[in-house]
Amino acid sequence: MNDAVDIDLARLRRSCAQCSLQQLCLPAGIDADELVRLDEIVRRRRTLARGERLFRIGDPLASVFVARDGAFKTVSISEDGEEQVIGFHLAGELIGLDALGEGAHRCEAVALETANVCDVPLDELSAVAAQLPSLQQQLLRVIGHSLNRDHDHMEMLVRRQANERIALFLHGLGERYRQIGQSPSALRLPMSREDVARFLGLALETVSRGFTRLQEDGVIAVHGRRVEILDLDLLERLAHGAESGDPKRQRSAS
Amino acid sequence: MNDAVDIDLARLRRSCAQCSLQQLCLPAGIDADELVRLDEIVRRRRTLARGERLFRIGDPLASVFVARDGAFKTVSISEDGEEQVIGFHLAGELIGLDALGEGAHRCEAVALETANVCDVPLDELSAVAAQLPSLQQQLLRVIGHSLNRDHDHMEMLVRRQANERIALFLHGLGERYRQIGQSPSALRLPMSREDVARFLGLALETVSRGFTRLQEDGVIAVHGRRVEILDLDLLERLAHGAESGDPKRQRSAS
DNA sequence: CGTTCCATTGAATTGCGTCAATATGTGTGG
DNA sequence: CCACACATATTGACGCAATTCAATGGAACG
Repeated sequence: MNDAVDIDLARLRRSCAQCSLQQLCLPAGIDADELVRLDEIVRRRRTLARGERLFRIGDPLASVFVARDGAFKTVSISEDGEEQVIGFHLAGELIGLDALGEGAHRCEAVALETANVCDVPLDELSAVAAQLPSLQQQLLRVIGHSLNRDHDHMEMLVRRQANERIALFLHGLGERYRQIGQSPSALRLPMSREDVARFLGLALETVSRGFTRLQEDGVIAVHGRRVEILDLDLLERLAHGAESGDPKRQRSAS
Repeated sequence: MNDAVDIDLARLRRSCAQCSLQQLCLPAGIDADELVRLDEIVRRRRTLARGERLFRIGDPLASVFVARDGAFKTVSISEDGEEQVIGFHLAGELIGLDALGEGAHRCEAVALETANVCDVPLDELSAVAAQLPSLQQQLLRVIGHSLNRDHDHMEMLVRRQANERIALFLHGLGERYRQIGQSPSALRLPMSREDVARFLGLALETVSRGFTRLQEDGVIAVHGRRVEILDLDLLERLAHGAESGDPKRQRSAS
């Protein structure tokens, strides 16, 4: 008898208005009735299992995606068949912008764990954005954040020592978890050491050794993919080039 | 007496409709009367001398810029004061997107030689784009190209040998020059070896040695900042991981 | 309880960074 | 036009950080 009610409830629960990511995702800064219009085009939502692909290299650009939960990696394949990890995508982050330039994807997006995504048809999004300046602005802002993450990534890769990159990686990941309301210090890494290595431009053994070293210095505690940040201050200093030769750092903030 | 005519001519010559970059820049795919509207907001054009900055870190985002000629680098400054070269920008390429995320620039844009730029106020651009779907689409495409260049850059930095990166860099630069109608093989590098090094994540001595090596192998001819690509095929193969131990490569395309 | 995948640890090699000297080029003023 | 100084580029020698190869350890799965 209350089928209709059930459907409405289910529908509502999955709407942008109810989404925990509202303030991070496209709806940010949009008022209630505008939200309805955005919500109408964000109908399709998909669940992906670990290892499933959201899109593949060469797929034409149809939609951009927003991770609701779970995590993705985007990888490009070099001519010798090696995977390069271009980026990791957590909840609230846009996926699929790599096809904006040519209209076809240059990367594949792989779910690192069970994940939900919103599928946002790009042409409809553009149409609505054209009528809602605040949405257009927010779209550019979200694209900008994606650009910023790429730049952070490049800065990691350019002339930083292995241990610095690893510290920077863990610290940045913690920050991103904080933003989506999860613990910034008790991390469960959704990606393998190999993924981390291919992201940081290191050999996987080097990543492993880096984790061990950080643990020995009391900065983090590692249990497989569970990483706890014990000394955020020190982690930050290591990320910014301080050499760790001694568990007790003398140069405190004066 | 013909002052008015002179001004109109000068004005016209600098308009988007007359610009040699038309098909690469924002106007691509826009029809004539739409072009007029775009042209109206792209009034300010600036000339910068070598070393001048288009914007600095922290500057609020007001405009995006398009290089008309000349070249720029965008650099970020790490906490220890070192410059990181985030990207190089040739004619037709958008500069200033780094501020989209936070509304303030994270990089500085430095002219590598005397350069002209179009200054496009972003709020006016958004307003016009909202009314011209083709312009909005083109804006996204140009942003996408910028993203693609960043990804190419990252792929250079991740687990590639020094010589590979250098070959890839030269090859990519040639391609970009080709796109703007210049010779793809007779290059005059607008940037110093140090800039190249900070872009590729190498020591400047390593870059120098790489150039020398490529010259010894007959791939390029180097005269200071003049670089001529002699064997494009081989350069490409070196860029994709082929080891150069011998000037004569035996493994040809079967 | 075994099999498979993933992570850690060790030992040997090497590519690249660092330091240092020299060479080449570029712009300035005499 | 040359001489000078200064910036930029090349080349050499050496050491070390990170890769590679290889083996072991541990967790997750059926």
